[in-house]
Amino acid sequence: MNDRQQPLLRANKIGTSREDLRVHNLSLLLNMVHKSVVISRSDLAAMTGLNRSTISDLVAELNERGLIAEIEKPQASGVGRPSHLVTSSNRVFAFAVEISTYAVRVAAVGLSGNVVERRRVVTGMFPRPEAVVSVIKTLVTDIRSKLDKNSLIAGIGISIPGQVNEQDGSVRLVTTLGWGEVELASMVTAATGLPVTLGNDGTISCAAERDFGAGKGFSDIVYIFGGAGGIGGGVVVGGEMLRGTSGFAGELGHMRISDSRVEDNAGLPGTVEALLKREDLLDVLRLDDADDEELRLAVLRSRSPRLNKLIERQIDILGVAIANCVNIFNPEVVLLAGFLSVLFDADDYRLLANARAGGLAGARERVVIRKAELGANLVFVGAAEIAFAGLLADPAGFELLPPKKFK
Amino acid sequence: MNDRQQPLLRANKIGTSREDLRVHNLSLLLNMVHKSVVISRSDLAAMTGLNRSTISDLVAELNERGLIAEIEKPQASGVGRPSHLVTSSNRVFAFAVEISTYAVRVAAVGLSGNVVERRRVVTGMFPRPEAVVSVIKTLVTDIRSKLDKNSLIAGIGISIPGQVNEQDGSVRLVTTLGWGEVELASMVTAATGLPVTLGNDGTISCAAERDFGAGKGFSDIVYIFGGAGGIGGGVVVGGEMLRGTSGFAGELGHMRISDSRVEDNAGLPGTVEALLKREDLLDVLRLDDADDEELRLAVLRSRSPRLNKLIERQIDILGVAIANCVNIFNPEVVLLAGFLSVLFDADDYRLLANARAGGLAGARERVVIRKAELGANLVFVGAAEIAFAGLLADPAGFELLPPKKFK
DNA sequence: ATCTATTTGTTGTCTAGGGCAACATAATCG
DNA sequence: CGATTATGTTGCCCTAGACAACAAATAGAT
Repeated sequence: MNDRQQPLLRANKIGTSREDLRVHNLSLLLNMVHKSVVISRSDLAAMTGLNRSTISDLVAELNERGLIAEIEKPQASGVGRPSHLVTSSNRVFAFAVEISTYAVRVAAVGLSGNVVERRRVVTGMFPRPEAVVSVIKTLVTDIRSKLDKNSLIAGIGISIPGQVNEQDGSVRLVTTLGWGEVELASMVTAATGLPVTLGNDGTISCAAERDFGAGKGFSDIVYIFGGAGGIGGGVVVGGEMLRGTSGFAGELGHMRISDSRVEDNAGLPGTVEALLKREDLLDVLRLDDADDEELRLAVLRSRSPRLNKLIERQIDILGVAIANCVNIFNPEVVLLAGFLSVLFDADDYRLLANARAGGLAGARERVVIRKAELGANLVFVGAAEIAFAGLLADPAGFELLPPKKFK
Repeated sequence: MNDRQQPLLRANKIGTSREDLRVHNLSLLLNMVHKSVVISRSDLAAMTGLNRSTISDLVAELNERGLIAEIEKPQASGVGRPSHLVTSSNRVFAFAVEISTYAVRVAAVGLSGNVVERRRVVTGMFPRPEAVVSVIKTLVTDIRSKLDKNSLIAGIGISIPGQVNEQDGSVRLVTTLGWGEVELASMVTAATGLPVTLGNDGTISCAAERDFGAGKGFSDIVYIFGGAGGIGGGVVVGGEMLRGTSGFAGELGHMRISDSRVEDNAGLPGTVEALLKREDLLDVLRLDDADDEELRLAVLRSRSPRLNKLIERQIDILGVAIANCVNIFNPEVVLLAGFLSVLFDADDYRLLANARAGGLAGARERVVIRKAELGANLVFVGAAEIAFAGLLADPAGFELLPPKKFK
């Protein structure tokens, strides 16, 4: 292996030729429109530094390709000719798939982040991959037939509650599903004829928060999620998702922070996930099942001594996890999602104090710790985001497909 | 605060205009030449995808600016006209400064990574910042007078064994020096008239390993360093150093992994640094002082039961730290430096087994764990690297200074 | 209502910079 | 020594963004 060429070859992807420049600028604009939902042309010019005429040209090209739309009524703010407003096209969709412990959910998500046509099928525990693919095929086909025939499909993004090799589109290990190595992307592509992108649920949710939720405007984010299946995470570094070599990065829940022998879902002892369990809260509250909002209410209402003690213990653990992340990543903001946001509400003072105590002087000073924002649609938006990624990166070269299948 | 504009404004720095394209390509080539030390024009063309004629043009511009040199005797490899070899200029230097517990070291480092004119002054424990600045001034001035008068100076890069705010060039906290908040960059600039860049020692060493050492060719690296002053680290994500919001990122030594109450140098309990001390090895070996090579020899020779036990304990701790990093970053390679490389030599089998045991299936599979390569000059090379950063990013716009001071 | 100042969109022209083809050059190979 | 091959060089082309002039659409002043 020529280890001299390796890292340098990667560099040229940034764009060396004039055509790359065009691609880059189209991508830049489409991303801005996408994330802002609506934005004026003059704002686009100001933010990119590009000339008005160039913006006109680029916007026209994106418009021709059906990726954006210009709103008729111009913006009436301040002196001067009002600027045209640009918005994401309402014709472009991606299918977002969430595979969770015992159900598969599918939705169509528009380029502007609007979620339409939600479907859900209960698969039962430990479904076979083939069964899941079949469900996905059915739901996608169904939704596809409901979409306007002028629509354009970017592809399918699938959220996996486990380890995913993003490069080859294979699932590596999902303990909660009982899956080992599964070539899921190619299976779903074969079934639907659409390009498929897989992503870890933590990474996906984090991306959604970054683009449309509590992480908007930040470029260095640590996202920690607590669900029934364990503790997941995602990290944004310099605006980009932390992926690692194969896409396994960001497993904050499996960070070992204690000498405890208690094991997490992956069999690792003393990790955040091993020590911080949603079930423990449910047990103390004598709840069989509850979503996060019910859990939040129950916690805020009850406050029995046993609960208080548990919450203190959980907050202390979460505090250590946050402090470690702060020392390692020096982020602008730490977002807490799922039942971790319940802990935040239960005693934010103790949580912040704890997180600060373990952080180094420099890094802990400016970091903001807050709850995540996006609720039920979070995973859909994030999953669509990874399906849109190719389109957003190269608006001119990415091929969109019609809603009905040809062949 | 307009949180909509924030992240988007950052995006345009990547390069939107045609001039940015030129800057980008010049930077790309200079970086390639810099890291390869010598490289042929045809390789440059192949790796960047740029046309031969464009490479000619760009190389000519870099040559005119005195940043590179073309080697006369052409490369005689294979059929066809031999390609011109390009190398970094031997006229361009940066001053590398290492501030450590009781000494200051300064060297001039060439753009090709050659270290010349080393100097060292013992400052004693807990020197005042003003004293250190004075030493730096003296040494830099001295070296400056020794350099060829055709030389060009890029600036000063300073390695700090503590927390550094890279954005404003201030030191935040260095417990081993007894420093709190120090505006070091501006002080040294005032004393020398040269632009100054500060960096954390772990980050700097990691950058050096990435560019010229054991990390060459990898784009996702975790670097862990063990020294007398504690455990430091650095992380490379997608070829770029992990910096965080203010440059505090990468403090792997202060990651808490145990319930232990033992505190590290920053007063944090149960961290890697708290549990993994070089002194402990020295104590067991009854050594007062030893550099890493002496330590390595002593460890490999002795193997007393007490030492074995200590090493096992240390390896177990290091294994947890590595596993955590693997789960969080999914790197291609983990580099161990300082006395941690001694642990690797003492029992690499146990270390690898330990690191694997704590890693998740996907991430741990392909990761390589190895010793760092660069020795005595490591910090110099890395410190020079941060001084060269501006030049490498914008070869045409960065102003180089003559060796002698004018005024 | 009308005029002015201000901001934005549009149009045509300019230009920088990378691509390309043709040719020159310098090596290896038969 | 010619054929082949890879590379450097030269001149021309083309694309994409900059720029200037003008048109359009608003707010505010009179």
